[in-house]
Amino acid sequence: MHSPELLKGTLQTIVLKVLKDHGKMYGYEITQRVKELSEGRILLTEGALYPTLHKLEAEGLLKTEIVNIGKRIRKYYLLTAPGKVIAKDRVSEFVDFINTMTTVLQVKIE
Amino acid sequence: MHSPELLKGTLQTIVLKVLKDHGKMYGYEITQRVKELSEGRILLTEGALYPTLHKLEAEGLLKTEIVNIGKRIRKYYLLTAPGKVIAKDRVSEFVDFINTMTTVLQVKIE
DNA sequence: TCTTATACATAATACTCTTATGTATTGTTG
DNA sequence: CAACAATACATAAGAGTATTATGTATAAGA
Repeated sequence: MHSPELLKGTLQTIVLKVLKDHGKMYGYEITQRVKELSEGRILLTEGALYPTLHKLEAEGLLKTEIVNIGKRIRKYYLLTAPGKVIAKDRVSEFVDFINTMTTVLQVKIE
Repeated sequence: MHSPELLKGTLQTIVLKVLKDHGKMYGYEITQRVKELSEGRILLTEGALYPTLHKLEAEGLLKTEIVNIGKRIRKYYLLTAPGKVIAKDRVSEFVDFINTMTTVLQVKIE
């Protein structure tokens, strides 16, 4: 796991992009997918994830579908049309940021 | 300028690396150098920079040399021996973070 | 049966940065 | 030469984002 400070500001981007690539997902599933994709390096905490999902939903970037699995509730999140646009923008913005940072830090990626 | 949230957690890394590459520098000079290197995309604010410099100094990663330029004070910052080690570590950590993020976000840099 | 994993959620706290403010000197331009 | 911009330091209030702690509850495995 990296210094968790670096993750700040990237959580929304991660959530939006993972939903874009994997479609309908629920909170816990997102934490597991990100853990898997990052080979255990990014562990999303629930205290950060759920408020972020609620915020993105309130902004109209995500919508939800509630499903009952036995007696347990499962809340699926999907990108809305504006959400898809923003997802793309956020990823572009992140790539730009990385390009700027690699110049400033004089490092080469890959 | 990017979304400033992305910058969070990277300020110490930027300061340490710029000092490593350019040697003795004073606060205002650091803001200008970073602005130049990033082609105006990263604008360090004084409210963030000075507390960071003071903190790094308190941690023993930086030391200072005060010079009088006419009637104006100029405070130069330099890396200490531990500071050089940490500078390297922070940059490595950042590169690792980028590699992880590019995998999670499925993007290619450059 | 006990522990772990699944699955949601909120609250207190910590950390980092922005914005606003303050002080003062030096250089530039109309 | 007066006014403004740039240089140069610094702190404080506030905002934003995440961590840690806590709470509730079901399902699966040893």
